[in-house]
Parts: sequence; C-alpha cells; structure tokens
Amino acid sequence: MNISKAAELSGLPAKTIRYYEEIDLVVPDRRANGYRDYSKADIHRLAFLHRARNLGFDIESCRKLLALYSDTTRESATVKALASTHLAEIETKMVELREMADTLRHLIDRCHGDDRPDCPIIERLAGR
Amino acid sequence: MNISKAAELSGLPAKTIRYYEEIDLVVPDRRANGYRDYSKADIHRLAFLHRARNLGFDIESCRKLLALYSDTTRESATVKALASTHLAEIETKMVELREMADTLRHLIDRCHGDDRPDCPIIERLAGR
DNA sequence: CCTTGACCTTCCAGTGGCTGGAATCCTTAT
DNA sequence: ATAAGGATTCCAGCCACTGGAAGGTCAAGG
Repeated sequence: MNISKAAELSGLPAKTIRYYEEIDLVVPDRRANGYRDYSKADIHRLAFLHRARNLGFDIESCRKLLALYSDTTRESATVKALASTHLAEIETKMVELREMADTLRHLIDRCHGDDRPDCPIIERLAGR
Repeated sequence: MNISKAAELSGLPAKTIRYYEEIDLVVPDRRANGYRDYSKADIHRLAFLHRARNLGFDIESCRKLLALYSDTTRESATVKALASTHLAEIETKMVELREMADTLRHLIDRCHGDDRPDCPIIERLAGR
C-alpha cells in the first residue's frame, strides 16, 4: 500500500508518516522501485499513533504505548501509570490556562475599549 | 546596568534578554567595552514582557503590546481586542485539554492497573 | 513511443521561544 | 601575575512537524 493510501486510512498526513519512519516509529517495507509499502499492521500502528497523539501523548510516550500495544504480555498497570502521568500533566496545564484566562477576563472586563488610552490591561502589564 | 542586574530586576534569564535583543524587542545601549547597558526604561520593558509572556501572549503579540505601552495616544480598544483574541485562543485550548482529560480519566478509571494485559486504554488507542 | 500529470522519493530549511555549551574577552581582587 | 566571575559571540538542539525544491516512477491517452 502506497503512502497516500496509508495517509487516508490512518488519518495522518503523508509528511508525518515519513517523519514517523525517520524516528523509527513505523518503518514499512520498500518495493523494488523504492516506494514505501504499508501493511495492514503498519496502518493499525499509524492509526494508533494518530489517536494517541490526539489524546496529547508526546512522541516518546507514543513509542512506549506502541510497544505495549504490540506486547501481549504487557501489564495493564504500566499503561495505566503512563496515562495517569499524562493526565496529571494535562491537568497542570489546565490550571495554568485557567489562571491566565481568569486574569485576562478580569482585565478585559475593566477595559472600556474605546478611543481613550487608559487601559487596565496595559497597566497590569506595566506592573500597576 | 549590566545584563545580570537586568535579569534580576526583570525576572528574566540573561539568555532570554539577549534573545529579546536579537529579535529587536529590547535593544540596550552598549558601553565602550561592548557590554550591554540597560536603562530603567529598558528594565520596565523587560518586566512588561515577562508579565505578558506569563499571561501567555506570544512574542508577536508582546511586540504589539509593547508598542501600545509606549504609545500614549493608543486606543484602549486596540489593547482590548488583542487581549480578547488571546483569551479566545486560551479558551479553545482549554476545551481541547478538557476533552482529552475527560477521555483519559474515563479510560483510566476502567483500567484494572494490575499484571493482566487487557486494558481499555490500549483498546481505545487501537480503535476498540 | 511520447507526453502528461499524478504520485513517489530525498534533502534542506523553517517554525517558536528559548536553552545549553564552547571559546574568548573584560573586570576586579588578591 | 593570576584567578575568579562576569561579559561577549556563535553554533547547535529542543519538539513535532511542515513546506518546498529537485528529481524518479507509473498509468493513461494520443
């Protein structure tokens, strides 16, 4: 299967698929003409990566998840730990964003937003 | 004022301050020996940048905010628009993160997390 | 057989916002 | 005179792609 078909089936851009090969995530066979030849298993791995990335896992975590996916003797505890760590990171980031958003909303609410120069947003950034 | 003092007063690492000069955000005078010489106004601008970055504004927005900061004829509407756009982006990101977090929590809750291989997290990533 | 166009290949450069490190220079204290 | 602690520049790397150039391959139509 050519790369464009693999892209269509996995939902990943061809460029990304080539990149994943470069970093040894999914390395397909090659045909005599040098074209990449993706197997069904390769497609499954690519789609797996697509879903894992959509859940925000970074590439190194995806690599580990992919290894666990292929390892039928895996312990679910390992997977759960990986996902829990990732969830904690997401929650940390959410807290940061919420704090930013709250501050911004507060300042925006207090800014007249007209043709006058005085502005609580600028004042806050200037340190009051 | 030397860069290390500027770093201390603005709260930014010296490396970052040099980077900000490179991209023409804050360009200090130079002494005869080639050392950067930061004025009080420079320090204010650096601290301003520090706060703006902490609110999540990207560098180009910081550049605009800095210009508005220096422009006493600014219209607060301009600042408000910039901040509102940024707030909307943050809120979008928060929604994405919340969706990821909800999905992850759901899956983690259903994973035994023991020595057995069956795992709803892997199953979900594999596409059921 | 030739051309066209769609596909494939590799390689290089750029994104954002720094950060680390190497090599060298300047200042101050002993 | 020397050593420590600053300062300087420049180059490389991070993450996860993404765009583009230059060229090779293949199937269909004339």
